[in-house]
Formats: sequence, C-alpha cells, structure tokens
Amino acid sequence: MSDNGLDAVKLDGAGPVYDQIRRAIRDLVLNGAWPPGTSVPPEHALMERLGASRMTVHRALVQLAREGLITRRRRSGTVVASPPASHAMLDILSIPDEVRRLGQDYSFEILSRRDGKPAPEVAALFELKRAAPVIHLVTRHLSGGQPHVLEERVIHLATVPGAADESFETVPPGDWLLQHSLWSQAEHALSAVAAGPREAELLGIGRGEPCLLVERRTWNQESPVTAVRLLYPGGRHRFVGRFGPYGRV
Amino acid sequence: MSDNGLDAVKLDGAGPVYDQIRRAIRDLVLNGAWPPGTSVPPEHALMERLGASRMTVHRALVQLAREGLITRRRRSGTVVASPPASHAMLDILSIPDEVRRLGQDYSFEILSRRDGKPAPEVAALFELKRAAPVIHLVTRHLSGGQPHVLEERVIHLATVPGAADESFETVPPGDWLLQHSLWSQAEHALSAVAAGPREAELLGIGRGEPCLLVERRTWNQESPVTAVRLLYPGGRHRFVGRFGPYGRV
DNA sequence: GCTATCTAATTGCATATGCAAATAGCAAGC
DNA sequence: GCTTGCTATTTGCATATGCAATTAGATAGC
Repeated sequence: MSDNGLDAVKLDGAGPVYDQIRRAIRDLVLNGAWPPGTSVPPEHALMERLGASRMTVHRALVQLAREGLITRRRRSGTVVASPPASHAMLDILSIPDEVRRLGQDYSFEILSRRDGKPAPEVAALFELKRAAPVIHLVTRHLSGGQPHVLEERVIHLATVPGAADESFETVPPGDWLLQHSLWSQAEHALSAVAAGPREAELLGIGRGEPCLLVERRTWNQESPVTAVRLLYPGGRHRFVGRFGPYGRV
Repeated sequence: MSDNGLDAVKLDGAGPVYDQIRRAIRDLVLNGAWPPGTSVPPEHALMERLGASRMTVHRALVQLAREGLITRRRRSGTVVASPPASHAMLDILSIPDEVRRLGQDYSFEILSRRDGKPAPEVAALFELKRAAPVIHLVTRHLSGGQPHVLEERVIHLATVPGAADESFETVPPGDWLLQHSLWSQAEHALSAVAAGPREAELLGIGRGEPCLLVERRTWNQESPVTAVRLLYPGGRHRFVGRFGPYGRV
C-alpha cells in the first residue's frame, strides 16, 4: 500500500457528500483500520481521490476533529487521535489510574479464573444465544493495601482471542483489554446493592452494607467484548459528573 | 423592538468570525434573552446586520444546531430549542416523567417545608459563605401508590425569588424549578448508602437496606439555584447509559 | 556540527455564487 | 368551506477562489 491508506476511503452515495466522507473516515477509525497515530491523507489528496472540492473535504474533517476522532495541525497534517482515557463520569476507566489519581498505591490479585463455556447466568449477561467460550475472572483491586473494588469479568474469546494466552499477572484484565481490544459501544448500569457474605469478606466490610454496583457491557460492532460487574464499598466511593443544560461542559 | 432581537447579536472581535457569531447567539440563548421558542433571525438578516457572508453565518448556525441549542427547518426558519428533558443517564430529569415512562401512576406529597436561613450543614451543601435565605423541602414521590424516591431539596431564594410564593401543592419542586428557573451548570454525585430509620420508614424498606443516593447541585452563572438529594431504594432502581469510545452515541 | 533562514506543504478562514429541497401562506377553483 | 396548486422564503449543499497562519524540513551560513 504505497498510498498510505488513501484508497481505503470509499463513499457510499447516501446523503450529502461531506457526510459520506465523514462517515467513511470515521468507520476506518472505529474499525481499527486506521489506528491512533495513523496520518490521514491531506485535504488535497482526498479531494482528488474523491472528486470533491476542498471545502467539502474540509467540512468533513473539521467535523471529525470536533468529535475528537482526529487532530489536525497546519503543515503537520491530520492524524487519528487516541480515544480519551476517561470522560467525566462513567467512562471506561482504568482502575489503577483511578486509584493512583487518589494518591494511593495500587495492586491487584486474581482470585479466580475459569476458561470455557460460561454458566447460564453469565451467558445471559451478554445476551448470548449459545454458550460461547469465555474467560471468567474475579479480581480484587487494592488501594494502599485496602480493598478498593471487586471485579467480576467475562471476556468473550471469539472477539478477543488473544486473552486466552494472557495470564493477567502483571496487568489487570480491564487494562489489558483497553490495550488489546477495540470497542465501539458500551452500556453502563448503576445500582445500589447489599454486600453478600463472600463479597463483604473480600471487601473488608460488614454483611449487608451498601455497595455501588457498576455493570458494564462492551461490544465491538455487534460482537460482545466483555462484561464486568464492579462492586464498590458504598461509603467510600462516589461518582461525580458535571454538565450544562445542553450537554457536558 | 421591531427587529425581533436582531440587534441583540453583537460580535466581540475575538477569534474567527463564525465563532463570534456562534458565541453571540449561544450567549443570548443561555442567558435567557432568547428563551426556547424564540425565532432566530434568518441567515440573510444576520448576514446584513453583521456584515458577514451567508456561508459564514450559516456555519455558525449549523454548529449551534448540532450542539442542540437551536433547531432549523427550511422555510420555517430557525428557533431556539428547548433543553432536552433528559440525556441518557444523569441529567436533570423530571421525576413525574420518569415514573410515567415506567407506566405507573404518579403522585407526590410534601412532607415538610421550612423557609428561612438554612441549617449550617445545608449551607455547606451549597458552599455558601453566609447563611442565605432558602426554602428547605422534603418530598416523597410515589409510583403506583408505592414510595418511589425521597427528595430533600434546598432552593436558593436570592436566585429564584418566585419560589417563596409557590405552594408546591400541584407541581413538585423539581418540575417547578425546571419551568421557572434557568441553570447553566450542574454537578452530580452518585453513591450507595444505607437507609436510616426514618428514611426506611418513608420508603417502605428495611433499616440499613442499600439505597442509591443522587446528589445534585445546580448553578446559574455562579449563583446557586438548588441542591437536592434523591434517595432511591437500591433494589428497585438502576441508571443506565450508553456510549462509544469517543463519547455518547 | 550548529544555528538562522527560507520554502513549501498543509490547514484555517472568509467570500461569492448557484442551485436544490422543503414548505408556509396565499390564491384559485370547486 | 374545502382542496389544490403556486410562489416566495428559508435553509442545505457544493464549488471555486484567495489569502492567512503555522511549521516541518531543506538550505545556507557560521
């Protein structure tokens, strides 16, 4: 490919041209065909390749830049941006980072690992029709030596085959996935639950004490990637977000 | 004002023209000078008034439309949009709407009301230096006759003077505020807590049962508007949100 | 080798122009 | 009154053009 990916950009003829261009490039980014750091062809090249005027190409690129998918600099050109590590409140976040931001030492331990077909209730989490092979992990994260959060995670091996060969001894599963998998959509649910006996013991709190439960499921283009339940001791954690009437600020 | 607000649009000379126009109109909307429903002058009028080309005016308006501040239709023109009632997950929402969306009958009752200087811990909520006059309300919201959520709210009278004359008998405080006040910034915090004796009784749950606590503080340009604590019985409620790696979807 | 300078590539912005698409409101016809 | 069709208004989109700002990389000078 001497063209630096130029001819991967294809229009589909649906809707305004600037939007076709925008979607074409967006898809290349989200599919991983153009990973972060890839340089996007300059406006003139796209203009010739696509037979559109520079202003039309420009419009598409400006919009993508505002959406955060690419960054642009005069003379240097346009490159695919790295996804922000964490938006305000509920984004995919790295627990080690979360802990260190609070100024604490971080460590973690894998409490259990099971490879194979998931239990029925685990399959249900993913809304899987058939029991597909997964890795089932329970991890405890520690902050300054104290239990911070309990993580129960299922990794869908069909989508992330590399996970089978990973021991998760040095990198916790969530962080490993952030580096080794792509995701295009996630769903969060937040609720309050009482700690069960085993959970209470692992978190060093009393039975029945309130905990904040974060459940997150992640997909990449229809394929499930991972599902995780994070159980935070209630008293010690809060999630905070800020916004204005028309959206985030 | 025969000009329909046209000459309220003023440029400040800072940065690109299209962005000056965008900010000028945005500020008129956010300040309440152009409330929802107000019609924005057509592109030709702005173009003449501001001495910019139509494409430049167009660019500003298109961007505002994408941000959700205005809606545009061919021939009908451009009007200021109503702020969305509820974004995905944690936005200012109307509890009656929330309940009705679940298909339940809604009702509410004011359990207590106290006007005057706030208690110290209430003033602290707002980060107020001095004890300013407030209304302190405790409300219980019911869904199909069952307790749905307990609301404790403080309304800052200096910012929302009209609240003093409102009985909140027909419209719950949160909804009344949505209609009678403006806000430019809000902060949420989510945590899990155990129900206290009085709270448990009011919510019809057992003492110490887990509850989801949503704390929200709202400002309008530096002035506090209201602070509220919403206590949801844990088992019965979850908050859900969906997004992609670069933001909401 | 190091630094100052120049050049050219690339994006940013604004204008002028023309046509297309949607549609509110009016007019005509029944 | 009701429907049908017309027309003018307003936004949507694309092009062509020109200049400004930034700066990576080459070049020249020391």
